[in-house]
Amino acid sequence: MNQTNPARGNSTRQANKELRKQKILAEARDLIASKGFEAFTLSELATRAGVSIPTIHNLFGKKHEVFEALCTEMVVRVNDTVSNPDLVDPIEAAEAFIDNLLALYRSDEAFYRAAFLAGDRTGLFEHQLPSGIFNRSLSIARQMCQDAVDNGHITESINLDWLAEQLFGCQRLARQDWVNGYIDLDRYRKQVLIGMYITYASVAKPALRKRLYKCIEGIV
Amino acid sequence: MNQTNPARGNSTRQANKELRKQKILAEARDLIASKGFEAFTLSELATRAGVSIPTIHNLFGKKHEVFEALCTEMVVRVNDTVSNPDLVDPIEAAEAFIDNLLALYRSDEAFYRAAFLAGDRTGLFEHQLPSGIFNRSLSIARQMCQDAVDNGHITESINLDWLAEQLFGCQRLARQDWVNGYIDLDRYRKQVLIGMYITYASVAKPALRKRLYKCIEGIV
DNA sequence: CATAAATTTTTACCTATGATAAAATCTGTG
DNA sequence: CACAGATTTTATCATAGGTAAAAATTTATG
Repeated sequence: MNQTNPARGNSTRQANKELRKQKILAEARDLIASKGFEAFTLSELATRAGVSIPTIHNLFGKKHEVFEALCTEMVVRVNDTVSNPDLVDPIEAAEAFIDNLLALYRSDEAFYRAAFLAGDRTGLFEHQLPSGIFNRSLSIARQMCQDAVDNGHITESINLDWLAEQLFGCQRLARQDWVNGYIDLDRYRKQVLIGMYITYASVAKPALRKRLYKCIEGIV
Repeated sequence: MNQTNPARGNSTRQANKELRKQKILAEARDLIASKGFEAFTLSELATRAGVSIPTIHNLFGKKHEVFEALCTEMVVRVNDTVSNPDLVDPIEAAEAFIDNLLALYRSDEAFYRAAFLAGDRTGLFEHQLPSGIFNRSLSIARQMCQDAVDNGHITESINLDWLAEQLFGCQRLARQDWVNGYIDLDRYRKQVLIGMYITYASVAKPALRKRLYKCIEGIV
């Protein structure tokens, strides 16, 4: 047998490995959701997952990389959820967008908060990763602006890229406040909507602007 | 001598104690500015300040409280700097406000970044501390809105409290981006100004709105 | 100046965390 | 079942924050 003997029974092993990773990741998800980012330690994770610490290191690498896996999972879910509402009316579009997003967060609030926190703290959302969550959301906002122009609701007095950034900025700030525990999801919604309405109002044609004012007044 | 003998030479001691605290705080300021928040350890601080770790604990308490002292110092300086520009024109007021603030940050950028980071990370700016930096800035924004109304530049179509919050929000978000290292101070300025102009434009009377559009276009 | 009384600093030590190397164990196939 | 290869574990580090008790220093007074 002078041949190299690669990977005897490897496919099964790989499958099992993936299962163990998923098990650990699921526990990590629960742990960070219930105890928070600060209390997330490898030793507790190991205990919960019924493995030892080096096993986690073996499967994921550094602690940092467990967070990465966690955030990746989260980002995938967010990306699957968030999409251009594609409604003719900008007000309806804004509401649909935020309600869609908030429904996801509400489905497992503790987890999403913790995952965003972990991502922020460890610099995972850093810079402008071209394929990141940042740019995807921004491009949706950009599309919403374009739709509003195309449907004759707003003017192009302001560069649409900046308008989109502002629109998206409202959402980012509110999310920060929520992630840091300053506000709850209801307030999140309110804050985002007011911000988006104000932004739209800056370039709205008279009819829309009038409606926006009314909407802002109506939000309690 | 059956009398209790309280505090022999106490005032001198207290004065020296304060000097030592200031010395440690100054080193802490340098350390966090040069190495960043993550690398800020008690052992390095102790070495730099020429004392031992327990000395720091004795003078400040937990590590957390060293941050508090640091942030308090920072907040005091910011509060001394930031004030209502009190200019008739809203555009000039916005510019004066942000340039004033940025001049302070520029004077010791690494320190301010680190102090804000430390404050955020350790929850020092948490909630709505009535006397905190948050509410002071917000009330200045509120006053700027009122001035703009009084001088006939904007309408009251939107509740001024919400408008102020939006104005202040632009600043908060840009600051976050700067603190987290996503943008530099030049971009900070640009981002805040565009945000504030858009916000003003949502309620501006025609003359001001026209000028705001032009300003936004002019920012490179 | 020497002393007493106090505080301040230090030495020594503890616990917890992230991390790793090498030994022991398990796994699936032939 | 026996073996090759991957996986888990045992043992062990290094470093961090934190604390108690001993040692050193400081200060006003006789």
